Amino acid sequence: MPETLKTPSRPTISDVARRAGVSTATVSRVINRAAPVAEETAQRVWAAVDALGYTPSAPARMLASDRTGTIGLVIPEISGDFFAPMLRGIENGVRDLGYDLLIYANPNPEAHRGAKFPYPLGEHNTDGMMVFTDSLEEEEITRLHRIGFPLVLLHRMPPPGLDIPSVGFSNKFGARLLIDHLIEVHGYRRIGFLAGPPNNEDSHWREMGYREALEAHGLEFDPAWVRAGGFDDEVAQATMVDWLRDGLDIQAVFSGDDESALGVMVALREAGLRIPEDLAVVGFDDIPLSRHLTPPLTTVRAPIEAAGVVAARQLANLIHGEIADSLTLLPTELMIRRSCGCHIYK
Amino acid sequence: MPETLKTPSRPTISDVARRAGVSTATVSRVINRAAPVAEETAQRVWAAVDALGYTPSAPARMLASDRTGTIGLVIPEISGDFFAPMLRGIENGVRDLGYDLLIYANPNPEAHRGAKFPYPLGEHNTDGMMVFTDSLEEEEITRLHRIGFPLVLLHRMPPPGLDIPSVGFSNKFGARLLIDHLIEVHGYRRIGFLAGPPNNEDSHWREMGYREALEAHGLEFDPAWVRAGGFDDEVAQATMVDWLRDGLDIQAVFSGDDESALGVMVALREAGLRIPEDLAVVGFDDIPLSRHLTPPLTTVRAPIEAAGVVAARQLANLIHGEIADSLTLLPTELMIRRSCGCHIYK
DNA sequence: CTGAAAGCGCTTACAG
DNA sequence: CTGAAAGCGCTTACAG
Repeated sequence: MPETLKTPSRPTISDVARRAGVSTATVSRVINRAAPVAEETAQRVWAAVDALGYTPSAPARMLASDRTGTIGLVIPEISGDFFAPMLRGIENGVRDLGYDLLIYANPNPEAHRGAKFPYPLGEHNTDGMMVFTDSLEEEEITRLHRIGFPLVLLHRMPPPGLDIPSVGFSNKFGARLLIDHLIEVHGYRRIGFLAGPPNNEDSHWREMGYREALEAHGLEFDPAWVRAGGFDDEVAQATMVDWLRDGLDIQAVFSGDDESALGVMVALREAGLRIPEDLAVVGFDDIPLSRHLTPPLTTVRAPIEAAGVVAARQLANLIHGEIADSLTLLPTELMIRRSCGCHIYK
Repeated sequence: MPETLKTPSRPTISDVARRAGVSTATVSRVINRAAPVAEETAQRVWAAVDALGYTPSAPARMLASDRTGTIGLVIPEISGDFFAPMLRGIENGVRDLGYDLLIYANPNPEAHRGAKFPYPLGEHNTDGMMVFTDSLEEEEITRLHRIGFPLVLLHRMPPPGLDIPSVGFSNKFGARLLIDHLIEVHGYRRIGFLAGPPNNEDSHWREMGYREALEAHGLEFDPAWVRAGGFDDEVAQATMVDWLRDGLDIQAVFSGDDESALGVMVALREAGLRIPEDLAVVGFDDIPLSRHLTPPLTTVRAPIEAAGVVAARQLANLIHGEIADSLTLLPTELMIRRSCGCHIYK
């Protein structure tokens, strides 16, 4: 057995060049198909690549070419049923465009204040970044935008005055359709709303759609009908337990997302109330589980995954110096099932 | 307004050095706290860093220091309730150890056969990689291991003969406890099993635990009692529909994971069967939803997130040249609820 | 405690 | 179609 080498250091482009009897420039051209190379020369290069098991060093490439080939994603945390489809869309979108995906889950954006090199993701290691909701401080978003760094926002608007492309879906329109249905088809007049986390823009627009529908039908809006759902099943469940104790005087509740609707349903069931007879329940997002609930949940289908794909595409445009759309709102769709009171079979 | 610069190119370490009146070596030492530097000098350097808005180029650092500071993760696809907690654990673990996370969702490992530079993740852009189940071809795992590249496997064993650290949890033991409970407490003698995807090792060991329990109690094992659940609610639902049509002659079914148990419950409910009176149902994983089902699902709690953290830690050990454990099996825990036939309130 | 200089492994005008 | 050479922005012995 031969002496063990400390670092069996990887072959470099020079090793390949030497073995193929060409210059490193030629090897580079062959590998990157960056310029015409004689067929016979190219073959010798590939043969050398195979023989040595050569893989180009990414850092060296990045340094020499001034592009990382990497897109960054900042998210607040990895949880909930929203997360998997969104990440799937982003990863597919990014990959199809030839980029790698570097992700950073930033549970506490404020903690980065005043740190020396605040973020693990930025202009130093990516060609552009996607920022989900409020996972990155406005200060940092502004700084990056000012230095001309490509940025796309997901499910949030840019800070005032900055033209940064934003991708989401039509929350307000979807909510409007949903509440219109409750009012027009079922005749409910007292409808509650379970809001998502404070500052969540998806929740904000859903609430706007809800209010708009009430107003359009001349129904009074009672602030007491809006409570915290947190886009979370446990938060929503606790809220409904309280609400029931306080005396629940509504006919239907629009739970801000399907996950919180789940908590609502648990709370109602445990209180011995029937859905939709005693209280109709509707949600938003149409997660896979929703059609399997008892009763199946009436909700709004949100193109979560598609939004991720589109965001990746917009970002690639920006990186390539092309124009990107300031605002992309993907359409949402009403999914009528049983929990609103409809008698749909299957 | 001043002339717009094409590329407002970022400040470099030389710019900082010039402004602070020191050498680039000193700037590097200050920034990396790599060597003692006079307090007064350091202050001048930091002041220059702030004034210029300097952030060190990651590629240049990587090239010069021969480390990327990045850990790679290869997964087959982003879906299911298993995914979010696993990724959360990995991201937290990786981040706490000072690394970035590069992820690659590889839906079709075989497609990479014979490609020139097969994988977007590898020794060229990461210091080490975590490989989940069968997301990477054995050939590639073997190649990476042979060149001494740090690797940790998640929820799978290494290819024969290779000593690559593997992290998972005790599927067999958990399943054994679960089935023992069904037999000893409830007296079921005919128990079915809904297997996960072919080649899924978690599923394999769960099945082994199931069989071991039958055998230990002198119960016959009937191959017809094992059907495909796919770790997927729709697959499991379809399977149960078929099984009911064929004539279901079991008293309890162990659905390979909680997601498939969900499909089982839907199928039974739609067939008008009661759980657990007509058929007991148990699962594995204890996803958040499970305790909210009707009836609440008896299952085995799997430390999915913790396994991710541990895997990151093992990989860091390997990268730092320290020893890593060949096999880490985190403990699982029986969660008795109602779907097995127990009368647990709350 | 500090600096001059080599070197990391590529890409890319420039020249031929 | 091909090569010699500069340069990307850092880190790190080496010397003092």
